Amino acid sequence: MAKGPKDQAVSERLPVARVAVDISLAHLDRPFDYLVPASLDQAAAPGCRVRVRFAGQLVDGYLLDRTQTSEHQGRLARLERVISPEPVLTPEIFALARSVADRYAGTLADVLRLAIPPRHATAEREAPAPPDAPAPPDAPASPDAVPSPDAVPSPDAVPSPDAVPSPDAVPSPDPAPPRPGSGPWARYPAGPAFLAALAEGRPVRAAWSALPGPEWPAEIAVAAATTAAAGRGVVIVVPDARDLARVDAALTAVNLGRRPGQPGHVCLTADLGPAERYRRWLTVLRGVVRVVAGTRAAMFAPVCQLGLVVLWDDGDDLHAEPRAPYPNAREVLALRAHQAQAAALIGGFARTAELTQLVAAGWAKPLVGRPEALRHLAPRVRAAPDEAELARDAAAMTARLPSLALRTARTALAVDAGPVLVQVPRRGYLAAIACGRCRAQARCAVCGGPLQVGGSNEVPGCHWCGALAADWTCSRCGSGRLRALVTGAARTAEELGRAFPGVPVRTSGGQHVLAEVPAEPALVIATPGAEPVAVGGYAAALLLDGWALLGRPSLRAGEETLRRWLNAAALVRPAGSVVVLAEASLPAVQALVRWDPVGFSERELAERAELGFPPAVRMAAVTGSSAAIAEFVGSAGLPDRAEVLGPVPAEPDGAEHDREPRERALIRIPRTDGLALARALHAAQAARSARKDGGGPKAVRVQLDPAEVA
DNA sequence: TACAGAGTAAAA
DNA sequence: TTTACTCTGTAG
Repeated sequence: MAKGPKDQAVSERLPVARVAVDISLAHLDRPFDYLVPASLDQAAAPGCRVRVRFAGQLVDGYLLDRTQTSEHQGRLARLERVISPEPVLTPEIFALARSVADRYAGTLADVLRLAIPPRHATAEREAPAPPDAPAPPDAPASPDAVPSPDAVPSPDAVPSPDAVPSPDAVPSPDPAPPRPGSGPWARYPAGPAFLAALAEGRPVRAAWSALPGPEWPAEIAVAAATTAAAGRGVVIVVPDARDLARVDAALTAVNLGRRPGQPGHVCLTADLGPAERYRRWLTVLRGVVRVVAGTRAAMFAPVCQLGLVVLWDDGDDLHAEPRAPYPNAREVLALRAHQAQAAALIGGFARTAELTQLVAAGWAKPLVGRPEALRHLAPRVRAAPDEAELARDAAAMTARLPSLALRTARTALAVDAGPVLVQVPRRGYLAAIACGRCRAQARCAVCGGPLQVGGSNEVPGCHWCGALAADWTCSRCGSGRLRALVTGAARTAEELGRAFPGVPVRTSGGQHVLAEVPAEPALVIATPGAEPVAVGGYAAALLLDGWALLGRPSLRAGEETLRRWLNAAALVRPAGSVVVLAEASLPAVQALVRWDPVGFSERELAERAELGFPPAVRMAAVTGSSAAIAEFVGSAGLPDRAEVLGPVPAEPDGAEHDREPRERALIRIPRTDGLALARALHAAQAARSARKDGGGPKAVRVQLDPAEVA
């Protein structure tokens, strides 16, 4: 009898392996049992990557658990091989990924693809071992970093960081572990108490309204250092690489009780390349490093004994994952903090309605600056209402840039001798065009989409369907003349430069983003999110994009506009000047003038509650062909309190315009029934995928908490 | 009407 | 890749 893997002996000890296969079909989103061949007994540890035969195919999967017996009635197949004994799926991350999948009506496989980077064999071989192996006597051991094959933790068990008695949790051996004082946190009434809670390992959760200025990375670093000094791990998530560089520098500056030759923290970004990315990720998994800072994907970093999660600027749309099941970093980190009993520090200069919702629900407490500190630090903001209209007009911009704005810039450059930040609309908004006579927005004759100029084309084209509008005439007044509705950044730079001859003009945005500008007088033209930091702060800022932002037909237009304004204004030095070109009576303008993001957000949330909009309610979007939506929604068995809105034609987003017309239905439900809704939608997906009408024209996309809802 | 062999769908 | 089930053509 030849012994192929087929009939080789099965492991005597815990012969059954529960495996999550890496297939993102809803009806296969559950564990499957396999037999462990005796030869793989050692390697087949919970959390490791395996390869199994599934429906004839060899597929990748994760070994969740080892058990004595199986519930499965039929015959069990065997593990084909263990790809690596590295236990990459920890119980904590498994539980988190499962919750995220459930929350977003997605599959575990999809979430794990976001959470666990692809393996890189060389990196795995070379990465440093956990600190307890070569045992420098003073190395803090991390008993939970590498589960021994004997300990078979149930993946369902909620990991409790304190369950593991850590023998050396007492002293950090270094003579002077950084004993951070309150430092910048002294500027917040609740700051010292917040740090004290971190030091004691209590799961405090703060909705943070950062004081304007450049201190926020240092504040994050102090919170991280305090947590690390208490022997717990930290996850810090920021929107982009520039913010990460700032946090990285601040973490380096606080020197997180590191031992010689070992970093106290590690940065995780998407652009590291597979090897480096996996190498750094492994140092986290193995407990070598306990403080992680990174962009979105770092929210899943397998930090040991998590004590604190930090999310900076939670309203930034970069925190929304564009891949299924479209989780948002705020929701994931909140969930994670909750499950791990870790503290949370979420916020920024602005305040999102979602975070205000978390405060209203009692989940988080506000952490705001002292009023006198705010008064001292906030810039003086003035609105230039009657001149807003002028900003629409490129010609007027040249000739008569609003006098208040010009005067402010002139004073800042000449008297204060500092740089002036000019925030202009992003490229996306730049190119909308209007009738040259009556100013009606120019629309496509074919599909009604907005026309735009730009790219290589001199001829305007449709933003939706791409049709060129060479012989356009205005449908309202019949004029054939077009004009730019918005002035682009380059154009603004040129024109402002002319208004201030001799003053250097720097631009930041698109491909060329500046991180920092020197303290000398200069005009710094930037699009929202690309504003450089100025050494010593800007002397003034001109916010020219207000009407373009506020005019968007979006539920979040006001909140998003205020967020971008605050982020720009926070870069201005204390008592510097800000001029915003917008109607002074608008709530967003008021909130900027008074630097009151919390009040604005509370009103915003109240309004949305009244209108039945998120986050006061939970929404799901179902997108697909008309027939597919009808079938899907009809058969989904939605919870009683679910309310279906639409479907209405979905705006074609770029590449999808040549397919069957797609529609979108929204499903609204009270927040308390959110999980039930997700469950029903997931079940409906399962029914569909089991019938195999998955990918084709009958496909529907389910998205919970869609970003744009109106 | 019964049954072999091909074809097809599942999914441990 | 394997298995179990369905379909279909042909013999009885």
